[in-house]
Amino acid sequence: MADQLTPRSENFAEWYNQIVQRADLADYGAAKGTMIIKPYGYALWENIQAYLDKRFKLHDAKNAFFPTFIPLSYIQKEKEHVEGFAPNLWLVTVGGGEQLEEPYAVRPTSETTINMTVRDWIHSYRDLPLLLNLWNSCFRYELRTRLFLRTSEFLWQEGHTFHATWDECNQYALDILNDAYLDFYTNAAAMPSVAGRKSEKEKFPGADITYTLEALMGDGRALQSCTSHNLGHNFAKSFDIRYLDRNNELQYIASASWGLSTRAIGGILMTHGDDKGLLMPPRIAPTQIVIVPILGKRGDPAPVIEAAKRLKRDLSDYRVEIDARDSVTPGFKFNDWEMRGVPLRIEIGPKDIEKNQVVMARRDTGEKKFVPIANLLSEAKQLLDHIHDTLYARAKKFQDDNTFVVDTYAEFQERTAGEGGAGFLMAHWCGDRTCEEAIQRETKATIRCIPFDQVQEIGKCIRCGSESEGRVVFAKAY
RNA sequence: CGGGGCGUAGCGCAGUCCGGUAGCGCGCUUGGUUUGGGACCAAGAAGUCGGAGGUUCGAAUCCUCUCGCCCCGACCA
Repeated sequence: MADQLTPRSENFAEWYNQIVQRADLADYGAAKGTMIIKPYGYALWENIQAYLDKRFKLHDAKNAFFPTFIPLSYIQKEKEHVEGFAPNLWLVTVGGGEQLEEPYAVRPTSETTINMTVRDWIHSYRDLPLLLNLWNSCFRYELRTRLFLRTSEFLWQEGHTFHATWDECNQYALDILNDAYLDFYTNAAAMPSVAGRKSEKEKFPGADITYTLEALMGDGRALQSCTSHNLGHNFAKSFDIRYLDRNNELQYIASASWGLSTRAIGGILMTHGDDKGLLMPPRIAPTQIVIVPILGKRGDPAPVIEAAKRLKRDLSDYRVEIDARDSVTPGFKFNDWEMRGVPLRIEIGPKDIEKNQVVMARRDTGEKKFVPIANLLSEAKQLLDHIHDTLYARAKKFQDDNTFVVDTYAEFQERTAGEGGAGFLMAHWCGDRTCEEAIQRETKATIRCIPFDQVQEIGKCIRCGSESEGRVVFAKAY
């Protein structure tokens, strides 16, 4: 009997650490805070990439690559930006054994180097919009790390787009949030979220507006699942990026940046996993279907393996794996693949071959049924779709059940007391930063976002009692 | 950066108090019996005890220094 996984309810953090390593998603790198993404974890990332890349391209963004090393002086050009990233910056001070004249920052994000470059690419309104996206890694010094959620180097995409007007820029930032990120989380990752904008305190350093999707994890903590920033004219002014408009007048461009990181993987794990292990959302699961051949008593294994291979061929629309290991029993394989979160399992043994059928088992409900081989493909498609829908509905119900309307600070403090997450707390806030900071200090909860679907209602700020026009989403966050 | 914990075989650990030639479980290899929900038997392979210095006839164990990682808090995607 293999070691049992720590139950989620008992110790969520421990459950998470165990599952990431046991399912062979990732491991710790040699340098502190770094992460080795193993093939199974990387396959998930590749599926995420493929889904998003297609959506970015539908919005005409083009992929490019920019250098990892950024002259420190670039980083220092935008005031809020440098202040925001200073604590997390890695610096390269030696090259080839020689002290460098000017240290290089190892990119914490590429706004500065992109802006320094595209100022030479943009001269006319005819050069706009300029829509770039980078798939790369970035580096932020971290003291306290967790695989996928916070590491010193992580993978992500960073989109950088340049527009003629603030409004067009803003619309693009919103389009990416909705048509790429929200679409991905809803239709691929089966993760519900709350869309909105960040408070002044929480927004990206150097942005006019930061848009976000906030998801609720299984322990009641919120996870910022992606961000899309309208940087307005801030970087244009710091980097002097101007173009001649139709009236032959110089105008500052407006820019946006938008990103989603391997943190999304952490979100997927923490949203869908259970005490048996992971539960991969079917559309991006590295392995969507696993076939476990059952080798009968003293029988010849060859016909069963052959039958399994035929099934795999018939299911070529999907990512299918045959587990033909002869060193472990079928029971072990069932538990193993359930731990790895493969959404659909097919069992085939001698008895099934006689009857022209297979057994299909759902990872989400545990339900098993016999399926005639004639219906294999249609049944698999239907089940995978159902699993996706079930995962989404389950997570949505969890989010709804853990969203609380809070009207008094006493209740707010009660709900945020203790170690665990507090769910989403819908509370009135006056809009003042000092109140926001006091609430964080006193309860560890932060404003996750001001939701787009905020209901206009007059109320009193949860902390100071001043007038408020609507509720915002508070939570303890990752 | 503060507090705590841990470095002994691939993984998880015991051994450290009280010094005496390195041990257990899992995994791995080989052979055999098994196989529809975490199989069993037998035989094997595998460790500079995180590193450096010291004490000692003798150090995983005692002393000094050091390095690393994990967990918990403040900051962040």
